[in-house]
Amino acid sequence: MDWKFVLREKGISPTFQRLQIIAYLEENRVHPSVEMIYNELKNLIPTLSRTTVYNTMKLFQSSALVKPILSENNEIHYEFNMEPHAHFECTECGKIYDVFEEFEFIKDKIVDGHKVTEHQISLKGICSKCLEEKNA
Amino acid sequence: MDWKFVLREKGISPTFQRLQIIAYLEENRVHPSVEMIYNELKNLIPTLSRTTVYNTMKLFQSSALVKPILSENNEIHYEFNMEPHAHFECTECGKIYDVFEEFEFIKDKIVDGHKVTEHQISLKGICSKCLEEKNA
DNA sequence: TGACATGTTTAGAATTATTCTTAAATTGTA
DNA sequence: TACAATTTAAGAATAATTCTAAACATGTCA
Repeated sequence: MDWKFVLREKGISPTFQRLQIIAYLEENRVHPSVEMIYNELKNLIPTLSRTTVYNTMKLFQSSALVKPILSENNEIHYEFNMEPHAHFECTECGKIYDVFEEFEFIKDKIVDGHKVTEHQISLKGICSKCLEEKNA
Repeated sequence: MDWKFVLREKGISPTFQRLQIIAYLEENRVHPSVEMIYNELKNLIPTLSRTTVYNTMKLFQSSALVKPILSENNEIHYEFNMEPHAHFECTECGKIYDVFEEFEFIKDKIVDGHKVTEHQISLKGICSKCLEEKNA
């Protein structure tokens, strides 16, 4: 994937740090927190500062490259966002899965007089793995 | 509403502070942050401490009396939530509205092998007020 | 290319948010 | 009312986030 091009398209200058962060997000769809991103990448970029990660995530968020989501214990994690899709968070193990199944989407609808331009669906429950373990 | 009874039902002892907080949440559906709740109620309960608000919200959250939601600037706000319903956050004025219109709900469905027990839908766009102002 | 202007990163300080701690107060129960 | 258990309060401690200013990098244009 040509992240340089993607960032330029969004008017974001493609610095080394930003490129590493976006590549990390794309390759590891684990919905990391700022701290997780910082810890993973400081091996690769020893001078990396937390501030840069904060700034970058804010920048990416305002360009809709990422979306913040709340984890079970109210921590902010980021997903690398492309398609409109839902999340499934397991109440047993805490893992957050992407769900690509399409639901009744409502983009551009008018709801209670408000014009919808974005939407997000969050699901919670027990994931397939934990279900298996319970039944074992 | 008999909040004493509601709290007792959930196994939460109905202290003065908790009753005031739940009453505040129910009367003012503004999706407040901890800070907002603290500031609103310290007039009523001059000795109120932030810790109590934090503890209470955590307690209410684990009893599903409230749900945390992320505001536009990634702050944690709480909604007094009972019914499954959606949110609409205006990207112009930042207000968060409740939307009670029913969508295709998926409770207890199996999605990608995961068993869904809770769900939440978040909408964003331009609210009716801001739409009016734009057209004016 | 070289020098400038602009934008970005860094590191640590500052601030803000959240949790922890412990003593005092409150609550439920008998 | 008295007792045990729970809850609250206040501030200290910690964690998360933002701010600041200096150094660095990048793109532009002569």
